[in-house]
Amino acid sequence: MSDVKHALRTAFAAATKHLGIDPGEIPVQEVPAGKPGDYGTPLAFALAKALRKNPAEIAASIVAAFEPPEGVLRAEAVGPYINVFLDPGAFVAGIAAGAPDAEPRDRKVIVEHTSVNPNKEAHVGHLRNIVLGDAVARILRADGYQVEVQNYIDDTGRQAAESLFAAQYFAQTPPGEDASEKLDHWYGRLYVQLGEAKETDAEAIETGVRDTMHRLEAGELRREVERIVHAQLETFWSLGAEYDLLVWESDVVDSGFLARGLEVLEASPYVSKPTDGKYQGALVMDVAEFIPGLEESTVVLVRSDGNAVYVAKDIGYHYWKVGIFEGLAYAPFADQPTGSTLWTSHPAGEAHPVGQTFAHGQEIVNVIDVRQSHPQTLVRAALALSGTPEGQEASRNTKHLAYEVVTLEGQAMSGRKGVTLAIDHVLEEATRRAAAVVAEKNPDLEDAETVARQVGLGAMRFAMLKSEAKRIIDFRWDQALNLQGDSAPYVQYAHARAASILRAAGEAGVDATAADWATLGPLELTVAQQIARLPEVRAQAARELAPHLIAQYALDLATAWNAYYNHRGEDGKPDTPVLRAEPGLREARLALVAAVKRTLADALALLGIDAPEAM
RNA sequence: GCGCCCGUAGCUCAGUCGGAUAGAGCAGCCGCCUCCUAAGCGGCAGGUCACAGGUUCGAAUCCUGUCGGGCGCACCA
Repeated sequence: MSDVKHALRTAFAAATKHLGIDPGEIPVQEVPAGKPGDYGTPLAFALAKALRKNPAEIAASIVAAFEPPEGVLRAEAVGPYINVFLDPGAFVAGIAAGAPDAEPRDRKVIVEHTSVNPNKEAHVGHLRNIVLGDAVARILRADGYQVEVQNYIDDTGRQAAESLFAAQYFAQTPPGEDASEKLDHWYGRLYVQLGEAKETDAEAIETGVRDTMHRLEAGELRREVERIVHAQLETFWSLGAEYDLLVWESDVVDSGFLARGLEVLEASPYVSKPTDGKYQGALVMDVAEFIPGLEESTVVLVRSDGNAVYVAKDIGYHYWKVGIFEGLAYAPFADQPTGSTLWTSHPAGEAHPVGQTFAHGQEIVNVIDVRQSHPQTLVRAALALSGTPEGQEASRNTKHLAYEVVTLEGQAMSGRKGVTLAIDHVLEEATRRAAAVVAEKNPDLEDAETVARQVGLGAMRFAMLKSEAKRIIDFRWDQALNLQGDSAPYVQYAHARAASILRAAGEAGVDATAADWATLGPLELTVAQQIARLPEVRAQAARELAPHLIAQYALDLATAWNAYYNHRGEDGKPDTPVLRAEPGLREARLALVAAVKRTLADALALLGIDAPEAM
């Protein structure tokens, strides 16, 4: 909510007082193009019933009592709507001064994302998870939260075991650091081959995989899994994602989180160990009160053979995340591209390196695909059943950001069958395509390689973020790597244009200090109104965990700016030059351009997309 | 069978928690660089907002039902 909108709410409320009725929350919105005024409210509709008068009459009487706040010229009743006219100069001057950062919240959010099985290269299905999680983390941080990002490593699962056993089965030696094929790709290939070999040698393979799972649980293969994780991290980093902590499933189990979580749950009246019937010998939880409408509300936590199911581990992990118990130890794992240290849970680590706990999240965001909705609900139910006040609170504050799958040219992807598209390949191709366009459009560009990477990666990230998470994305090369239209390059180009003007202004020695704001008009105002929206859009995106709102906003602002840039007067000639404008007007427009550039860059940054100075 | 999600232009999607003539991009057609980057801009054409009821001054948006599509519901992970 911009300051002006806020001031208008107050002013409308005051102007409504004489009617003797509480209008409640007053909506203030941008006036549609073609209607008189700049901001307006449909407030009169809401009052019409109680006052038993027609809305237009009410609007007129509110207008009569309206005292314009600073920067607002006057109000006018447009039928039942009450619209106000802004002073363009004052408004743009306010925008040029910049928007304040969000208030720090002193509230910690743990965002869990990526969590790719450590047995193969990441593909475009994972790409959506990584980019979505990374964008949400950035947005929450910008909205004032303290954010920590965790990446869960399922190192005791079947998939890791299959890949590691495949090397043994095919008597292959994993490549070293300097090999031409990345280690994660290498294992991914063998993983698929093992799947094929199962058709003829199922029993031997099953025995080998089981044996490997035991070795994984015993920690014997940790070093090799770490090498795979390092290889995967190269991909994640190249996308611009970084993490605070890796949490290994084996460490979660070794730290006793599974056992302690079950202990907590056993005290709950909803958890029992039936001595007869279908669930004899198992530990089960009744979730009927938490998930209404289930035919079968009994969930098994520990099988009658004594083995815990997967969700039980996840429950233990979440009890730790929200601070019901402690116990992980940590060690540094890697230095990340921007210089931050990535930590990992580790059996031989220390409890509180640099005073960090990595737990005690007051809000939990789990970026996991929609097919995991059921187990996620079980985790939330288990938090509520913990019998602790933290658990109750945590259950409410744990959010599952459920995103839909990515299909490949209409086909479901399958890591098992090798029907995938590796992120590394897509990024390479995206950069190649961007480089070709750069070479064509701007052959003299310095740092063409860097720009090509920024544009190619930007296009990829934007393609994953511009629609709602619940929308299925069908990955198609020409759409995902689109460099025009509704895309990151469109926004980046708008930014580069603004940068270009500011660069030329700097060379000409023009700066914004001599601005004559009174020379500005409705064209500048329209752009400035778009700029003013970012803080409220950002707040909404944070509230709803919806990066697509930022992407759509960035497109809107770029469109408004491009339209302004290309605007022509009635004579058909450009009428919005900046540097060629009269002194005073020139400086005022320049200040607007600076605000456009800054805001475009800010919006892109929330999506993890770089804004090149030239392209 | 039960639960969740989706159905808006030929295609891919927005649609400001119920408001003003339903907006973009791609595809099609027509224009715009003696002017700060044409990866751009302007225009034309294209929609019974799946369907039927209901609530409301007002519904793409809320409620109910129907149809169509996707996903989930194991002592799997």
